[in-house]
Amino acid sequence: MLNKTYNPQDIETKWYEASEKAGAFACDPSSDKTPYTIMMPPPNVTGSLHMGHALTFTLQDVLIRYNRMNGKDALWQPGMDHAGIATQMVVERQLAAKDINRRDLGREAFVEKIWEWKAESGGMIEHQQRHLGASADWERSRFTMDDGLSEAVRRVFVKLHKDGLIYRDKRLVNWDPKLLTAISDLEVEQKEQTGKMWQLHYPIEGEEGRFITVATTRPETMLGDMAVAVHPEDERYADLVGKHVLLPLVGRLIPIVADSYSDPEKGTGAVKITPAHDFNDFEVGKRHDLELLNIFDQHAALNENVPEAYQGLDRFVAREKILADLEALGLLGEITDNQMTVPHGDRSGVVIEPWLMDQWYVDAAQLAIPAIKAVEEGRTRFVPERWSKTYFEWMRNIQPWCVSRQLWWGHRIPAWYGPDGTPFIELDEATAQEAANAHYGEAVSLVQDEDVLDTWFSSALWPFSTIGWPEDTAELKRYYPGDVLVTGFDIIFFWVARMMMMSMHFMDGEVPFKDVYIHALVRDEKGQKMSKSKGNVLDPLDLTAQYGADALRFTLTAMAAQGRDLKLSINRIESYRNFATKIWNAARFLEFNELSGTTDAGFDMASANLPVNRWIISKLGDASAQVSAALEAYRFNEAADAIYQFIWNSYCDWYLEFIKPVLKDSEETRQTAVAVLRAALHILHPMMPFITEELNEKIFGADEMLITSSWPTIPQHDDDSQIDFVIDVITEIRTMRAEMNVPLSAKPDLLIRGANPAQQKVLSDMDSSVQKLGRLSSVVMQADDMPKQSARSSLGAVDIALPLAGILDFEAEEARLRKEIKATEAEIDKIARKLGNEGFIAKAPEAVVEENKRRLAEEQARADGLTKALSRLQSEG
RNA sequence: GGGUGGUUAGCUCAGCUGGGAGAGCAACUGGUUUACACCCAGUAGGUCGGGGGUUCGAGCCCCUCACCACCCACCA
Repeated sequence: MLNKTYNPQDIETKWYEASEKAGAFACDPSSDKTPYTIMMPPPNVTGSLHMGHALTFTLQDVLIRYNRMNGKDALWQPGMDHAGIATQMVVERQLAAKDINRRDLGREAFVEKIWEWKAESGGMIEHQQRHLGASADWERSRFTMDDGLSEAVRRVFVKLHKDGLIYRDKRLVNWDPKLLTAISDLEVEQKEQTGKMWQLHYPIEGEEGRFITVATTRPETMLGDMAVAVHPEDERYADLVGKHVLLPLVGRLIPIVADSYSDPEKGTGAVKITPAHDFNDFEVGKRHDLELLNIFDQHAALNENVPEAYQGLDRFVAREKILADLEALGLLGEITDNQMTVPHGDRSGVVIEPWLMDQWYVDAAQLAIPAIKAVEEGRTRFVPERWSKTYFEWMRNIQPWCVSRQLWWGHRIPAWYGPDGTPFIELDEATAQEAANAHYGEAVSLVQDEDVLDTWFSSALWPFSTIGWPEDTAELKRYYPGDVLVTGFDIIFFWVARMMMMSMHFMDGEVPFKDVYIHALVRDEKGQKMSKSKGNVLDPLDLTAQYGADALRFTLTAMAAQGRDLKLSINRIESYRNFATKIWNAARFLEFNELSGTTDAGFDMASANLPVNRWIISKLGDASAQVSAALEAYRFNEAADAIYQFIWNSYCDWYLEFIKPVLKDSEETRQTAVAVLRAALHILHPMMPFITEELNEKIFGADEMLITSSWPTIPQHDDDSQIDFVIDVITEIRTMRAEMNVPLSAKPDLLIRGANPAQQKVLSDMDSSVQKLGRLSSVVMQADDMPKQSARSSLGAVDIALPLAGILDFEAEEARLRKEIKATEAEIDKIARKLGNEGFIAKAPEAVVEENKRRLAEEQARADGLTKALSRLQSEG
């Protein structure tokens, strides 16, 4: 016997383990089925499951399970990302607690520590994914730093270098002075701040008492100034161009140059140029051949290139001292508040400094060309389509990608330097050594590049590196390209774009995935980002513990339509938990009626004759088709709605209620009740894997798990004749009702659950089938003999029963009917009151006729309009 | 500065190519009748942000205004 309510905790683990043990998660490269591939975005090895993960993995799992059931050989390729900076920080923090610094430890020992940490604590997220029901092929799980993937990374690096698409360059980078590494543009977060803008007066050389005034938000950079720029057409400064200023505090003579970068409208129209510490100034410096003077060390403290008084000072300390010193000299001008955005490291949170150094760059603009084309040509399709605009926007303006990081955790750059600094980029040290020896004509000692690669470099290879590349494996042939990539819009640039670029280059121009489904990000119910500091984090595992994984999964699926933000609320989850309970109880109902264990093996739904059975089967067919269509179009919410409404409204509210009186006697009905619910469990399974497995076994005694079973085939009934019949009957009923002066609102529950004998009589006449409904007039006659109240109820029920019997879309028909009735009721009431009567009067039919005439006229007008439009179109050709 | 999305019931949101406005929750009324109160039956609630246009017909297309988000770039 089933318990009274569904208790998810009792069964989830059991079914998950059973499915995995049965090998249901594994793909089968030797199978002759069509492959279906989803590359799971690898979560960070440091990660733990948050709501965003829960959403993305649920949607992927729904697709995987659905396709698996539809005869595909499904590969959901899981794995984890080594997450360079994030992981290094975690381990550093742990060591710091023991008062150990990574530098004391040394590189090798530190990296060893990280591997140890990974072995112990890394990958917690996989367990959490399992709780959620993720049916990934865990046996094939990959790690971005495992041997195979590391090999792929080296290959790619070397090849890109040989192709001239990776190069070393001395440029300004975004330097994170806390993490002591360069970061890419994407890892810089612009933060809105109120800062100050200071005006500085620079004395003009040879013109005693004359100054040029510049404005800056970073006064400390003035120590690195190499020029002052004014606009070539700015008359205020025309006579100064070519002259020099004496840089205060430093005493360096620097030129005043004309450059259109300077905007006469902004500030004072004169701008200080610090080529080594500002991206724009760097460009100006190039044009005017200015020296690049680096004034910071790696911690962004001032270095030996500044006057001794400032050396070693932190940039912000130096700022104050410089301002004070300038003020003392009378060279400090106006100070104003200034609204500005300041670049911060997205990991460290500190202010980023543009810093001049050698780094490795990927020529992204070149790689982007085929990647853009692939999307333009629709070989890869974004869903929703508008995200392709975002993709194009970025790809068409893409900057060189700085891929080197001054970290220890990551893929070491395969570059070795000879004694004179010549780099040898090869797959391994031995090959580099050979190349170097050949180059120098003698054996030399090489030093490997200290840096590692950006984490995203290795994840960019994910679509092919995980299935064997660079080896030409069977998996690579079979599962590449993937069918769909499912991810959030926040990593379109970081990841999607880069996978596109790398895949196009290394997979002979074949796209990595056919579709990219971009889903929302999960927010709390107020639309706030979930964060620990706000205390609004909903932990998916807490929720699965409380409401069940199925309820959480279904909630996320049903809410997946939302544009950018998915505002998750508890009461939504509750309502889908209730849905699980509802199904549970429908199953209990079958059990009570001794239908549990009944198999439908010998029962063919197509053979059903009773209208009520034909009707529910037809509704089931609709639901199945809707779910399929919706999932294939990534309209997850529609899939969830369709099966929800079928089970709750059609099956539970109507069908089960309606068959109660006949269930004992009608074997066909018993079989149908079972067959339909079983099929519904199949359809629901991708969204609610656990409860469906449990009921499939407990109630239906199925041997085969749903996860390995096939999507149900529902017979289609040809029902046109029935529809005509029903329409006739409905018309008749309406007339009779009016003749009998009964109120028109329906209370079907009174009848269906019928209490009094007269009602039960009506029901028993009706329930057995459409043939009996043919004796409609007798039913109505009986109703006529009943007390008023009963008659009303009976008629209400008949209204509902008829379309049911006719396998019509009775809900829509019913809604229409009720609306119509309501309108006429008001009309009738009015007349009744005029005549001094209570309730309804015999004139009702006329009112109904009038109303119908009016509606007919409306319809006619509409039809005329259509005809008119049509003929106009025709005449226009 | 460039771009994207949003504005539909009290709340959170669906509404796919233009053809009689929907769901969940909340509210209200009635109901424990042999699956389910995590329930059933029913009711109420909308100038689809404002204005203009196209069309026989607009929540949907075009123009415009307002407000709210987000992304990118930059800021002397």
